[in-house]
Amino acid sequence: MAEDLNDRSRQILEAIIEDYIDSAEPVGSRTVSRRQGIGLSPASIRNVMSDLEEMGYICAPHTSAGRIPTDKGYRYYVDSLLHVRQLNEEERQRIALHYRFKGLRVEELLQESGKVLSSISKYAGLVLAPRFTSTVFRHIEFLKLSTGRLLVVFVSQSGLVQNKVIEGGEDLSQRDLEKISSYLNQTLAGLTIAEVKEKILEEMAEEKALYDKLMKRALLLSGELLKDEMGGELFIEGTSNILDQPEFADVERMKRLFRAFEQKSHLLNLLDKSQHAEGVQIFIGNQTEYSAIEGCSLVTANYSNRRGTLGTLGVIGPSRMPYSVVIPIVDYTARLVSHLLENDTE
Amino acid sequence: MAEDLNDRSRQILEAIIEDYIDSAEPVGSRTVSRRQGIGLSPASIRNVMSDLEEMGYICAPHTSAGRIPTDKGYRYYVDSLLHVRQLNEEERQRIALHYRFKGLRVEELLQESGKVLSSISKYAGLVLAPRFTSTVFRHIEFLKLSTGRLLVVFVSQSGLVQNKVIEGGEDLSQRDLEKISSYLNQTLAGLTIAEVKEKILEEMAEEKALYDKLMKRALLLSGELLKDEMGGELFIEGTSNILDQPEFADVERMKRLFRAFEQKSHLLNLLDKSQHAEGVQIFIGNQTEYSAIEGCSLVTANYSNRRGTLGTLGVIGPSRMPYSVVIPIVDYTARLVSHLLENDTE
DNA sequence: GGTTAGCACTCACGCTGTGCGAGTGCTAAC
DNA sequence: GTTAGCACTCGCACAGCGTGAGTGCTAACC
Repeated sequence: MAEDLNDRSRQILEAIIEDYIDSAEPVGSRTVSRRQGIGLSPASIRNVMSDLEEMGYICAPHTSAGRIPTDKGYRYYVDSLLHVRQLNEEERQRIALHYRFKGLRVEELLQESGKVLSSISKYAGLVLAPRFTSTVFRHIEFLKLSTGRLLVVFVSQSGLVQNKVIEGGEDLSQRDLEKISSYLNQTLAGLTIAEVKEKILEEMAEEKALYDKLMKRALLLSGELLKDEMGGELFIEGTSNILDQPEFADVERMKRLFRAFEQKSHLLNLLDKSQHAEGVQIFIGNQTEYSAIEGCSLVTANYSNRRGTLGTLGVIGPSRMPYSVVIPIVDYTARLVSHLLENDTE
Repeated sequence: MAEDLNDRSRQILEAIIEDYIDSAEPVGSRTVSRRQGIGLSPASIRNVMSDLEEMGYICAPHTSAGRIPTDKGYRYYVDSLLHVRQLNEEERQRIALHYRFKGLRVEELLQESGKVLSSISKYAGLVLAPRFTSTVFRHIEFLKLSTGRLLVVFVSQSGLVQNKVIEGGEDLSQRDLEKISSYLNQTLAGLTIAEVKEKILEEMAEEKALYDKLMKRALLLSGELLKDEMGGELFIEGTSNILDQPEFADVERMKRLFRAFEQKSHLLNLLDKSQHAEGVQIFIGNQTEYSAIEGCSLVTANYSNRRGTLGTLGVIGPSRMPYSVVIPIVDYTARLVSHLLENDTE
């Protein structure tokens, strides 16, 4: 990894990768030598290519074919060779246009973002909805369902609505529930869910609320509610775009990928990893140790509000992806979403 | 269509279709003659097959291949030849098992149903969530978002939560909104959304609420809210199952299908059509005049509560589908979902 | 010593011809 | 009306072959 390449090798590796990104065909020494700015004969280039192959940056699918980049090659390219160009005004407009409709619910906003990402990048768009714990408490409502089950509706400051059913609210009347709601609404307003959790545990420990059976009940209920993780839904949009990629002519491979899209859990894990990182993250192929997305790469970025990271969005496509285009798209979209959610929150 | 077949033709058509459903290979006269219960030589069968082809029930993909059913053939089979067998206890259990978890939200229940349908049938499962108008009003809540936008949260009797953002609540304080909520909650409890609509229009016409500025405002808001159709979300689960079908080795065809899954609108239309029908409905291939699902069939059934149809669920797969198995699965699942939602509503 | 022309070699790919087998339609005999 | 027989069709798998792209190696060149 740490081994570094001389100028010529870098230039040739770059040429190979960029050509391959364009053509999806193995690229040979002739093709590289014809390229602008490389004043070398095919034979010399062959020598360099041979070195690059030995070092694992490129490989030949078979003896008499050109070379294609390996995951390691892409990694090097992305880390050291890539010039990310900025989006021009027109491109920004094209993205922003998708958000022109007012009155979008947060869920719709996120889903729309997935569509934007997929339609602009021509790959599949991913959007991980905010983990509930990172949102700010706004409102809670308890409703009794007939069979002794309790429907709880949460609303976050940004207008994200989540609901959940819990068992065992039998002995509470709707009136009691209203009291509990309004108590919680007053006490918890403006805290993040993480803080809410803390506060509830605290109060429960102090048993300070014991004097009032109802308030005690309220705490118990809230504790129950926050027990397991909520939210963190993953939207995947534009999966059919991926079908246009020549690398997925292989049906087996496509099946694996689509199963991964359906399962979501592994992708969720992957996106979760990038939650704590800054800026645009790039996962390449098998380096993720997740075989279903072999040959694929993820480009992700977090969106956030003043309080910190809310969620992650990005693009998944073949590793042979024009990173210099996709990266600024993901970056800009993440900023835009952050901005839109910020505005909501006031 | 109305033309009827004699006993022998029917028997042979049935044999061809059932064989083809099993094998996915064109079936020839020899194969049919070997079949139990048909005491005829290949030659005689060829004669009948020739007739069937002329009538459009079967066709030959090329000269020297066996015959495969046409859409018309499947239609006849489904309408006149099919013996639907009932599920045995074990199969019912296998479906019911998926619903054993308590505390499912309605959305989860519906999504789970899609998964059940897909995993049991090995095709893709479809679930159309209740149209909001067919649900019973339970609760409404207005929350002011910072930028003069209003978040409205609806809850239906069965615990289905929907939310929406509307513009133009600038001049109302949160206190006003609470009053409006509680007014609406009292007035509208127990009505279906359709009835709510009616009632609101009625009251607006009478201008009976005019004496109270707030109540007038409440009506206006509700009118705004109900203006456009909400709900009716379509869940599609297990799409990757379809990739296992030999008919989708053709990548082009698969692309079309997956694009249809993504668009949803056409499928939505199709399912909507079956909303008003009783029992299990079967749409076959191109008879739906929707080319993306050429070669596919839908088996659907409505789920409902005491008040009537709520939504539709079903399975989409290749027309070459074991209808005798899929139909009872869809039927039973629809009943089960109806039952589960009924229980909620009390 | 780096660079390059030349050359032998490899191998995927597309084309063609061939044999096989499945299946058909027709005809004539039962 | 049924069926055995037969000639015919056609998709498919397979083998053989030429082509072209690309390689690695070597020896000459600057």
